[in-house]
Amino acid sequence: MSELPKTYEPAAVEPKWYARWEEAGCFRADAHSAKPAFSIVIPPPNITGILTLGHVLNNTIQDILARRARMQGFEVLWLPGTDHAGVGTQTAVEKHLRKTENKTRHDLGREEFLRRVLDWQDKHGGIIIQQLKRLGCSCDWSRQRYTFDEDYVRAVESVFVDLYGKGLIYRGRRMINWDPSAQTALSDEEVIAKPQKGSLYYVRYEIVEEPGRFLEVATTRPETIMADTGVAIHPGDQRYAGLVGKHAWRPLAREKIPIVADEAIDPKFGTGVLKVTPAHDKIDFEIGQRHQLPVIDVLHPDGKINCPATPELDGLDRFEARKKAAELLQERGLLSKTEPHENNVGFSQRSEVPIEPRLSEQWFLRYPRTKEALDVVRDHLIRFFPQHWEKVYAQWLENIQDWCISRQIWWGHRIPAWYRGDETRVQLESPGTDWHQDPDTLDTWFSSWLWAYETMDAETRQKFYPTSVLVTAADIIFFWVARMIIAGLEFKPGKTERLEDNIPFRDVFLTGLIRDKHGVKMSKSKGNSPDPLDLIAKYGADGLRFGLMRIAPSGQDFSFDEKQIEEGRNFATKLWNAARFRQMHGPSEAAPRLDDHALSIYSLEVLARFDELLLAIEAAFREYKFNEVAQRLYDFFWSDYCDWFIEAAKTEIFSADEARKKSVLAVMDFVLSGFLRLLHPFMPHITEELWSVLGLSSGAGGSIQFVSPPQPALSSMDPGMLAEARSKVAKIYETVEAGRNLRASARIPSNKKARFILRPAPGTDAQEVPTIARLLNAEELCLDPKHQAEAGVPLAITPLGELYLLIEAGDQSVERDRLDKEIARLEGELRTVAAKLSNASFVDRAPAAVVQEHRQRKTDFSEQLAQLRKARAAMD
RNA sequence: GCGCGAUUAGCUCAGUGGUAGAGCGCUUGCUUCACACGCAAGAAGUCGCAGGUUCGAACCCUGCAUCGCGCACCA
Repeated sequence: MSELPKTYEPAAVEPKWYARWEEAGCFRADAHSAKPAFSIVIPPPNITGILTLGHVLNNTIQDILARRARMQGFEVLWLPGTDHAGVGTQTAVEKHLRKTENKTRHDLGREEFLRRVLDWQDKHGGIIIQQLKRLGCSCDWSRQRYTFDEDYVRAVESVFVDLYGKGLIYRGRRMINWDPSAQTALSDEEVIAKPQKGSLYYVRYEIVEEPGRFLEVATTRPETIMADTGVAIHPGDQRYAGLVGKHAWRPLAREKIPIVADEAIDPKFGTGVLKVTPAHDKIDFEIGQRHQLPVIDVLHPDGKINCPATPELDGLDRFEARKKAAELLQERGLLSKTEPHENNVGFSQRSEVPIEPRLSEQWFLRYPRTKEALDVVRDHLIRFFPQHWEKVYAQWLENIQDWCISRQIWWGHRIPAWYRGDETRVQLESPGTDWHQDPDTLDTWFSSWLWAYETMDAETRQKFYPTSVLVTAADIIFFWVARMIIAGLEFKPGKTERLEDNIPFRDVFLTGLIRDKHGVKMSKSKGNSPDPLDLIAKYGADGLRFGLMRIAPSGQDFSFDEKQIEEGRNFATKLWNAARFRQMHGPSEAAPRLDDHALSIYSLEVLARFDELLLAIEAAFREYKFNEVAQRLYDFFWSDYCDWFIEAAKTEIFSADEARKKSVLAVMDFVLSGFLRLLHPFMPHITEELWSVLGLSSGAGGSIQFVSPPQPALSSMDPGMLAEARSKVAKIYETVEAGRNLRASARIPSNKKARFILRPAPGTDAQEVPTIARLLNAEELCLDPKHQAEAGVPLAITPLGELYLLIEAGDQSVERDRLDKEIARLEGELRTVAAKLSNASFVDRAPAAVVQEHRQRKTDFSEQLAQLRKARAAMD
């Protein structure tokens, strides 16, 4: 056993252990194991991404669950992998191309561009995997998968063919969300509504049949007037009675357009007149359909105006065109007014530009199994943590729309559809040389939704599917969680046909988002996210993990503060030093034996608290309350174990009584051994290091990773005896705190020993005096039943009796003030409790135990008060 | 408009019916033989507001306010 260095050095220790674990194959899952299965699939990070704090949160939680399950004797599969991230990766490469070569993907052509994406992937791919390893993630890397693995690609395509065959996938010309920046269609989920301050333009449309009479239309988009193919009013709107069937002059690209009546018009908005622009608005499109209005598209795919008939606007960007159109109308006297107006505009989640509703030929999926997907969550075959997400999930499923799955980007899974003239075939292989494949690719999520099972071969699936739990951020509940559930129910990868064998996971733990100090959501683009690797360098992976776990409330958003990570590091140091202290007093026992009858009351106390800890964290784990588990571990170790138990135990550790010393060291080892095991899932490296250095492993050189969790120590102890011991300890600790308070009030410096006299209450055990004296840092603690204190000697009324602090007689005003304050406090307490007891309703209706407790407190307060008043009176 | 969260000490968060908690920060004292990334003591809170239920409410109910999120609407 080597002696521990004075401070813990994570930078050296952590990589050492990770390498050993990997070498020893500790993380490998065996599909043939007889142990019960526990499995998690990682939410695959982007192949070219880098680690964010969000990943740290997410993956630390998964690692905790995986490591805990290993210790509990499960065969654990934590299946890692990466996602090709279609739009994200393509955008990154395009940006790079523009910067370095000033070229677009179209300049290169599809084939060359994809080659460049692969170059990019080779250069940046896998960085995040290394970073996850540095964090300590115990994934089975031998099973690492990628959404672009050959057989995964095949599976995605096969699913497309299958769903097409079932009539669930279809191709159609419909209104979709168009991203003019990425120049692709998007799903509804990829569009984020943001309120925008803009203007409402009141434009005058002259009535063809009644020259000189105008209809006023309120619009936010004057740049699309050229695409108007009608003007609509509500059928019941008296202001415009008689106009239906007549025509209006379109004020730009002047043309006659019909005036129609439609129920969809809100007479209260603007002037109650709507310009119908079927090509550029979903509602307008529907109105146009109802009235057989033509569709005129005046936008290029990149968002520039396509309208040679209005040369002033043609070729302008849509936002410039908006201003220009307003000017043109103004010049022609057709703009009566402009009002400020705030409305919601849909933005592309990825490129952060306003999307354009656009009529386009795309592939769609009619979601199958939506009712079953609702049922499995409502009936808790799948449980959400926190539970309230069930409602959000249900709301989405109940209003579900068909999913636009085709994308006009190049980096992604090709759509297995083939065309020849008017013919279409959907199949994996090309039907022949004269057929050409659909140029589009699939939405990235159309591959991710198979992740829970398509990452597993048949054997693995047999053992590990459905997975035990999914850990992910709540913002992809629709994108990914819901769709995976639907995929599981539709494709039935399970052992049997039963629902519970086919759902992709049993529990879903949804983490909150990490915000910065100012409450702003962290993101790479905002630059408010610290680099986790920097944090690991400063505080160690264990410090980062523990610090984050301790502050991240279950499923709630929370603010990040580096201070909290520092605390994680400090905790590691505390643990290190406690172990170091233990090591100074001889080698530890791998299997420490506790002799119930020889245990000191302090030992019983710490063991009892340890047993309570076991129960508390067990309960917290069941609810995925990682912050509570972490906090309990922290409090137990720092306060119960170090501050109280070790300090009290020093009496015996430094005593000449070998038997008692041995007993207390065994308790130290017992608790330390159990505690390291409890902590291991949170702080895997330092616990493994200490486990090894202290020699706590019973097997030769065994890792802590597969050791069973600790069991309660005192389960066979007589409860009465235990309660008595604990009551003694409680009194002693309370007395110690009172004595320390006396010291501080009397301004005795911490490095000065103090002298105390205790006039003991009946039953006070003289045997405990040395320990009490030690905890008080007292030179002397005298037990004197007949002690008569001089007036003005600092006094505390404790459960063990009257405690006097002996100091040189000096200025008594400090003590007088202290006594006055204490007396006032007690009087207040006494009044409160007395008032409560004089309330007949309380005495009659409150539980007897509560009333009894109040009576006891009243008695205690009265007695203490009497003694303090006496001491105070003696000073006058 | 509908729904979901949150609101407790300067900050970050615990606390689900019976004496308001932790860490950080602050004040005071300390390099005491594990640890100054530490030890000890202390100050600091009308528990968002208003009603209600209850002997008793931070906690349960109702309403409101503020912040955040989702859905719908948005000419």
